Amino acid sequence: MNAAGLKKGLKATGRRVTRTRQAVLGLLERTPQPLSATEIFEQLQKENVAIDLVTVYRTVHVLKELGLVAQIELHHEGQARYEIKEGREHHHHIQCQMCGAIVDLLLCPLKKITKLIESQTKFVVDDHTLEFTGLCPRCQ
Amino acid sequence: MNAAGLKKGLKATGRRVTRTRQAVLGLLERTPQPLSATEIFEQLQKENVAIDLVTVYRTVHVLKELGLVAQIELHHEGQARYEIKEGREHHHHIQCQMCGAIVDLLLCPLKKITKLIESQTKFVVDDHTLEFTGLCPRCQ
DNA sequence: TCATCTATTGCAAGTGTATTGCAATTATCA
DNA sequence: TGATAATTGCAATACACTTGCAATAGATGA
Ligand SMILES: [Mn+2]
Ligand SMILES: [Mn+2]
Ligand SMILES: [Zn+2]
Ligand SMILES: [Zn+2]
Repeated sequence: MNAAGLKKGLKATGRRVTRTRQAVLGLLERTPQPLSATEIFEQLQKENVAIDLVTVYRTVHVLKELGLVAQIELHHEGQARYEIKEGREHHHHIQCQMCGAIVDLLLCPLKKITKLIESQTKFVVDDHTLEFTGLCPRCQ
Repeated sequence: MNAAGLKKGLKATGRRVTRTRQAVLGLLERTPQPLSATEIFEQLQKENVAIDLVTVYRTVHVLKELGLVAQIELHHEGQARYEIKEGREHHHHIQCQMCGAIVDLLLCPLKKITKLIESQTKFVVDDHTLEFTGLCPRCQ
């Protein structure tokens, strides 16, 4: 686990290194797909880590602030998901409408387009979301 | 108002042409930016059109099914928005993080990329979301 | 035009995700 | 180890959206 990064980030912001923060970060690190708060809660329960769902929400919030975790909002899911940023490039996702499978897309085609949008709209672009839905090979 | 399209679509699916459906469609047609269910509700109240918020939700659902209205999910807004499809190309949006202003982007750069994603992932892509956030000229 | 049928509506209640208040707990450090 | 303050769990709350059901109102045809 990236315990060093966690500890450093927490210390730097006057926060404490706790079992639950380590447990949530550890779970996200060993899970390849992005997890919702409820899924984090349920998985940790299975692993006999005592944690409240409220604490999961507060923990992912902190991990996001420290830049260790990214929050993902998939099309029509009605819940946020979280995944580790450490060692992974900025990327997007495709989700199967049938089975819900989520696959990473290892490209982001938007860098050039962002410049174009800035010149067209006079906005300063800060962020973007780009998510696809479709049918995975098994569900076609 | 596209009363003809509405009537035709409703008849074709065994539904009825009602005051509220006409009122919601009419409001969306004369509003340039996408509206949330609550905004539709509040605006119609102002115009002395009696309608319940529940009915707004049910109505936008029907208008979506008829293909007359598009549902938009902006980054971190926590609510859906609706806009007329009639006479408008498929497009995306940019929203100002400060004042909430929403501006249409009159391009969709994803047609070629979709092919690439399909060949990379073996998914059949059905849909995508692409939304930007930033600061509008007034809020910079 | 009117009666009948049934889709639609309004109201109340319910869902699901996420947030907040507060007292109890626990990490940190002298 | 004890003092301090951050963190946690629990209960309550917020908010978008949905559902059940009886009342209302379009559509149809006599
Ligand atoms: Mn990912
Ligand atoms: Mn638009
Ligand atoms: Zn990107
Ligand atoms: Zn597009």
